[in-house]
Formats: sequence, C-alpha cells, structure tokens
Amino acid sequence: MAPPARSQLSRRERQIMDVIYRLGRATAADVHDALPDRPSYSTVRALLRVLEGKGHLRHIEDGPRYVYSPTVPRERARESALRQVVSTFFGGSTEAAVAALLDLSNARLSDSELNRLAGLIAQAKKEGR
Amino acid sequence: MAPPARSQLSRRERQIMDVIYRLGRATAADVHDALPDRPSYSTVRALLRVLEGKGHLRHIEDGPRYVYSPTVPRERARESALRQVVSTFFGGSTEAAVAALLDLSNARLSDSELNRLAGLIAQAKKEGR
DNA sequence: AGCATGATGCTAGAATTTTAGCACTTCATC
DNA sequence: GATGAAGTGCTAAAATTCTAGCATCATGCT
Repeated sequence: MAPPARSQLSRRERQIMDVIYRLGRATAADVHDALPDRPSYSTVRALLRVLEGKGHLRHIEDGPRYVYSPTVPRERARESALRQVVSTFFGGSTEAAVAALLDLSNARLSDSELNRLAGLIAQAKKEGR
Repeated sequence: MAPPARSQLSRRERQIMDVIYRLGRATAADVHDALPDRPSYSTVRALLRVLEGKGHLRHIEDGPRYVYSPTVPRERARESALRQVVSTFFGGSTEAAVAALLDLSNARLSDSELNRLAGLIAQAKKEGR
C-alpha cells in the first residue's frame, strides 16, 4: 500500500496533507480549523478517511478521537518536496535554489544562522572530494 | 483577473503548470509529452484553455500553434513555492530548509558552487543590519 | 487549386472529488 | 446508569474535473 505520489493528490487532499505536515499530527478538528475555505467538519472527516484508505495517513486513537499522522515521514516528504521545487523552478540547480532561499524577502537570517550555514558549506566542501 | 493561489489548482492543472514552469513556455504538444499518465492531446488543449481562462496562462501564436507561458513570472512563482515548502515542512525555518537542500542525496554541489554560496552567505552577513 | 497534416474551439458525458446529513458509539459527568 | 457532548462511519447527491470526439481553420506541398 505505497501511497501514490503527491502530484496525484486532489486539491483538498493536498491541502489536508499540508496541514498535517505542518502540524506533525492532527485531529479532524485541527485540520478543519486550519483549512482554507473551510468545508464542513463532516467533509474533513470523510477526506481523512479517504487519505487513510489511500495510504497517505494513519491514525491512532486518543480516547474517543483519532489523531492522524502521515505514513511518509516528514523528512522523506520534505526531501521530495524540495526536489520537486528545484526541478520545476530552478532547472535542477540546487545552488540557485539555495540562493533564492537566502534572498527570500522576509527570511532575514540571524548571524548565528548564517554562521551555521557557512559551517555546513565548509563541511560539504571538505567531504566533497 | 488575478490568478487564484496555486493551492486552488486541481490535480491536472497543477501538473500542467509544473510542466510549463519547468519548460518556461510550451505548446500543447510539449505539455502532452511531459505529462504523467498522458491523457489525450485533446484533453490537454482543453485544460490549457481552462487555465488561460482562469488567468494562470497566456498564449502567443507561433504560426498555427499556441505557445503558452505563465502569467505569474517564474521568479515570483518560485518564491511562493519556496515559502510554501519552508512553512509546511520546515516550520518556517529558512536555515533548516537550506541545510536540507545541501543534504539532498543527489545534489552533490561542485566546489565552485559551494564557493559562490559561501560568498552569498558572507554577503548576507555583512548586509545583515 | 486541391489535399493532407496538424492546429484550435466547442460541447457533452464520464469519472472523480467534495460535500452534507443521518445513525451509531464512546466518554465524562451528574 | 442516564444524559449530553463530541467522536466516527456510511451513503447519496452536488459540484467539479477530466476526457474524448467532432467540426473548423490554417499551412505547406504537389
């Protein structure tokens, strides 16, 4: 039951997966609150069930309610999200993507963040061989 | 006629926009070739027309055929794509996103790329305030 | 000029997605 | 243990998305 690619998700399904990745895990009510153009609560529950059926989500029971979390761990999902953006918008150039990130208007990185990144780059250079 | 947010796009619409952003601009045939689960050529054309109607695409005529391009320029689209990924998968931390990019398994950056990035970071630090 | 090729526009129908309502269950509280 | 609040499952129907076919128009070649 491998979940189909993200690109196969329908509009609402995608929105819901985004919410859940953002929150880590979420109840139907959480998702309902966070969704744009709020559909009915009942609708959200139905979609959660669909997503679980398709293998994108799993749930555990917390007392009476279900807490949903992604079957594909955040780390793997974000890796493919990045790849997707790099390939679609940056012609596959990771460098260009990093440059654009550093440029994001509201992204003002602190000095210590910049230092850490500089460290990472130095390390990559060393390992690079 | 501002195009609705990307998150509002339907599955096929999104796939098509991705193709067009990847290629820069594209004819119906280009899109058809690049699309997963290739629908019929006729379908692709219909969707292109829909996307144009919704304000996501425009076209110019090249002899007999239409060449479509996005109304939102690549640079602006990629900015919001990045923001979206950073917010959904990295809790809003640009630093974390950059780190993940550098880590992408197949992303092997060359020394000169790394040097340029180091330069950008140094510059950001200087401009910092 | 005539014709084959390859493009587009339109439209109707199939398929999928999205939605809400209703019935049932569980939990906590009185 | 009865009751209300808050969950869930299911199902049918509305809405949207997706698809293909057919008619038409332009282009280039013979």
